[in-house]
Amino acid sequence: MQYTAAMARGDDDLGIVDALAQLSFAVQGMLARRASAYDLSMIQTRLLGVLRDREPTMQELARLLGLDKSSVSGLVDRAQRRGLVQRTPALDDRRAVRVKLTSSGRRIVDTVATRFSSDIASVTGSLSAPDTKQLSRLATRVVREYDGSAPVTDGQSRP
Amino acid sequence: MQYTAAMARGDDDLGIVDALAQLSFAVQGMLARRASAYDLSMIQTRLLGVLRDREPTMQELARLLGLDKSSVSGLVDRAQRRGLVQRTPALDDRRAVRVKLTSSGRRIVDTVATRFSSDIASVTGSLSAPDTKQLSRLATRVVREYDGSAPVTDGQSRP
DNA sequence: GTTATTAGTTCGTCCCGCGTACTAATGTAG
DNA sequence: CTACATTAGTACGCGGGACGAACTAATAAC
Repeated sequence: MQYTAAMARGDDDLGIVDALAQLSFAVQGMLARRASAYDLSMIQTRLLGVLRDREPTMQELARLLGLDKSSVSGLVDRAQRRGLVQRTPALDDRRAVRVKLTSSGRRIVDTVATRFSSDIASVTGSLSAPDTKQLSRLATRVVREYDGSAPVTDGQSRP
Repeated sequence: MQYTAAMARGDDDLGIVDALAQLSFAVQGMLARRASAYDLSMIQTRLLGVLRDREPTMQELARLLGLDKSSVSGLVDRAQRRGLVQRTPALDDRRAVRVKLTSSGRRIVDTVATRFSSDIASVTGSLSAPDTKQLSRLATRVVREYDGSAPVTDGQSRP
């Protein structure tokens, strides 16, 4: 018999493990839902998100997304086929290409980001302003702790 | 130039949107990492997790995971091939099957859950006990708000 | 008792990720 | 300057994963 922790807790608290786990699924679900309005998968959305303020080479993109470079080839292929990104030759290295958003891609990622923000606002709307601030701060501290201890992560996780 | 909100904020606060988004990626990353030790994808892990305290039919499983029933067929096929779950005929309905964990599947999902819990503990370790409690409570409230507002795509009209 | 609905599977199609093998350009000896 | 290694990117095969459409079998509804 387990779940003793849950039984010792009020129903207004899932416990830190389940609360964070379920919250992560909820947040990802909101983002996925907004992206799916444009037929964007999660990884396509992350790609566009990363490109909002960068024009990386395929190599850098692979590192930013935590993927193999061969995976990025196909990913960019499909995004390019849909007119969301474009490849341009790198100026200084004739082997390399730079990937950048098209205007259509930028418009879409901006829209998805805006709608996602309003989802977050909506779902935190029942919290008081100080509570929201507190949640934001605590979440930030956890993220920082994670970034500080986890080796392979990028930093730009959101579209 | 954007990001004015970030500039108006201290560096110890990403803002509620980015904080929750990045937190969700961090949490999912921890879970994915623990699961990958057993060559489990995220969806396979969710499958095992759902089965910890249930023996649903394929139909119910599809609803629980938010997948099409045809997707669940393949998912369970692969899990069964690896000896993680088994199909048993439902007692009351000869069309239906019930899916349950094998002992091997249970052992694995329990281990993954335990390790994931310790990851969460580690990453919230720098928070004081009251702060952790507060984070847990706030996250729970947000999750409840989400569950309460998110329509589960059913759209099925009852005649 | 015929018809409609429901539970599951199968199949074709696409996306996604990896590893391997390949080409082309750049670096590094000597 | 010529070899050789390294780096950037692509191509291809494989398997997992998700969907919708078409199908069988059992149940429910008329």
